[in-house]
Amino acid sequence: MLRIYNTLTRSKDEFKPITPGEVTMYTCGPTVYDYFHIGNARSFIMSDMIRRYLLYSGYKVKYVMNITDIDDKIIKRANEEGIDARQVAENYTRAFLEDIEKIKIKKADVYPKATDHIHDIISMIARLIDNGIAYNADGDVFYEISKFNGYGKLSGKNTEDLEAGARVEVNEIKNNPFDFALWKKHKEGEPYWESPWGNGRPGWHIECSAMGCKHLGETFDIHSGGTDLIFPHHENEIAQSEGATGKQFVNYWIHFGFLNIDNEKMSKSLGNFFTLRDFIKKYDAETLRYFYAQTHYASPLNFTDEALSASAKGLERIQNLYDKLNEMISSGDTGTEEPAFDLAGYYTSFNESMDDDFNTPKAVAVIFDFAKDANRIIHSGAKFTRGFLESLKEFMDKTAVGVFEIIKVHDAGAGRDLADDLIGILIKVRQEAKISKNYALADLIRNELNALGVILQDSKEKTTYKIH
RNA sequence: GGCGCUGUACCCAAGUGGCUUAAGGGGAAGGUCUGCAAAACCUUUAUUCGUCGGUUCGAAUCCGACCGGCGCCUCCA
Repeated sequence: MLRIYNTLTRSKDEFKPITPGEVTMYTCGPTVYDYFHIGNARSFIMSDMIRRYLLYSGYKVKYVMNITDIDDKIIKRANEEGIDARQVAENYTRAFLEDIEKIKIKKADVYPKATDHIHDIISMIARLIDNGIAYNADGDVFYEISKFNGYGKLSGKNTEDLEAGARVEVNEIKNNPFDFALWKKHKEGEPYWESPWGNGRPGWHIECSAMGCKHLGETFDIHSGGTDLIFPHHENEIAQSEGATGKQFVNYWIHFGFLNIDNEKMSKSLGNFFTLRDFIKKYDAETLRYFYAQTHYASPLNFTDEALSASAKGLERIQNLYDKLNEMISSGDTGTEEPAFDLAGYYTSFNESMDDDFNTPKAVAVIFDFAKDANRIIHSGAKFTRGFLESLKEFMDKTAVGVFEIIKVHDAGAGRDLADDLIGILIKVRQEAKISKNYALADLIRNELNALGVILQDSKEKTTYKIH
């Protein structure tokens, strides 16, 4: 039984999808005004792992990730660069899609863009006005929070608290300083669309409400995003959607903890701001995914070089086992042994860990326990049946690859190339050297290859290699 | 000021009342294997969970106080 910590109820709730066997899930994607950073990457990756686990569990998942392509920051960026806002959005949307592919995030079923949904946004605003909870103030349309009595239910805030700590600038045209913009009146130099209230553009929060309702229905199962979006963004999404439809908007709200760099908040002014593009020059996608999987999604996470290196090192153990299994299977190095191995137990532990609010650190630990157990058997020298080896590989394919995608799957059918043949010759020469006890030559070959990133590993029968 | 999170070994990090006299990874030390390495495996590395009290037959887990760290309340994943 899957249980999910739900921000809305502040408790771990049993997960019951609206339609049995199917899940509708929406996750806040980027505002495309810049390359995204490793903090954003955490949200995207953890959302991806949650989706993959739901798929692994047998659910049919409809996964929507929005792209906010019209917003103050995009306009600002466009003005800075002296180009069209549309162009800024297009450039960074393309970069975004490239980047998430690099970090092995499964493609969403839909990537709705705000600018493709202006019509839906306008309809929703019109509905809110009809319902008497939004007002047109001379071309700007605001949401009147006092008209929605559920306002604050997600973030646990109430209007009085907000006013007590008010740091929101007072805007004379609003009825209440906390009313927020649904539609912004056109200003010179900004993109605009026609609407019943005059030319303008959507406010920040409305596109998620409109697109979520459009693509997933007026009530859907899961909505995820960074913890900083709880207020005001998600609070406002609820107010808008429920104000318009009168139905519960989302059943389960999932929020991801923040990422710090060396214990400090990542910010451009501190100079500790890393885009994903910077990151993947130094580490690979699997390391990042594994690093994130090692901490529960809701906890704050401190990002340090030391921690990343430790993750890269630890991950090798899992990758080595996977490679070893592949090699044993493809080389036909099999026999008749069928050792006792509690594979079902590992599946159970893995499932139970993930069912407990997606406890990825615990699930990762299960994979390590499995690896230790499997390695112990594999290295015992016996010859195992192909079926047994394949069952071990299958476990890794389903968990480490299918759910986490933290190990690399090399093309099984990849042909040998010239480098492979040359390395093969060197290994043969080295083998001869070892037989004649010319260890100086044997070590020379190994060291030289090592310097090229080719790691030789001797075993009793043969020498294998991997290219780093 | 309001709301919320958090403090577990040298580092990262699960565990939130008895299954745990605290998982897993990194690091360190010793060992097996090896010509030597590498890989892999074995052993060791927190009688203790920020501090002090309390509740309980029993607490890292619940309660209180105190000392730290952090987030949101303003654009932010």
